[in-house]
Amino acid sequence: MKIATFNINGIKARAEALIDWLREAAPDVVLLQEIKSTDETFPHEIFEGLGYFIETHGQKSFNGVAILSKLPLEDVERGLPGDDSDEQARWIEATVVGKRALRICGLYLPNGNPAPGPKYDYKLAWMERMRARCRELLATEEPLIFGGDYNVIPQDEDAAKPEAWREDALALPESRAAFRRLLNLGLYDAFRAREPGPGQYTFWDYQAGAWARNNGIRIDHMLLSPQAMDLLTGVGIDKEIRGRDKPSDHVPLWVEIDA
DNA sequence: ATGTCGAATAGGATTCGA
Repeated sequence: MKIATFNINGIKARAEALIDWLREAAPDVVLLQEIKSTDETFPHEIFEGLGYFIETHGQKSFNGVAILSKLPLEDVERGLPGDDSDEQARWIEATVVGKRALRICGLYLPNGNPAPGPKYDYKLAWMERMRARCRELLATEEPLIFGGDYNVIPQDEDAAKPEAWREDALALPESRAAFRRLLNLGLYDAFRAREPGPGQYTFWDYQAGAWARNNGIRIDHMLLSPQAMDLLTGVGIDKEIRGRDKPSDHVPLWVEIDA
């Protein structure tokens, strides 16, 4: 089963590019971030026509996550537990049953800039809530996948110009420590486990010719539970689509799971 | 000196968020 994550930066602006990529890459499950639409305005028909079931957790203008799946999505949960006052749509979970059941969580972790400040406080608090949810799910000892835009550059080798990110919420020591705390629960950065070494990016800013200069960062991640890692057979970043017309600033990251 | 983009509001340029 091929499971991908892709921050599309607006479903309306990206529908055509997304359709092209879905046809080529043929993922079984896709975690989408920044749909920037409500559940009502998401263009369900287009993707149903391509053979996907769809579950969304949207909001107007900003954020919003969704799951597309060729297999039925069961036990869908929307929103990250732990703060009833949080109105930002950044978390969705569902179970997909292939050869065996996988619990799949799609997430759009807060950017956090400018740091310090309230947005950075929200990011760190959100990461702590995510940790609590990960811990709960890990107790099930089932295969789990936490995929999405983490807005965290885990290590210097995950940026072309690490010095440019020193004061940025994506790379500050507290952000990296919070990401490490997720790993320390017993989760694995599936891409990094299979592809050690620098120069592997999932995001290139629209500004300052970042793509042309390969000034990228690796901020989209798939964290897997031990039981999911046992089933991992491949990983990849579909970098090439960043060079197409009207691209997102992110590209898809995928894992292949024997499930 | 963000060399940019998407969405909302408003009915075109501006603001926000990234």
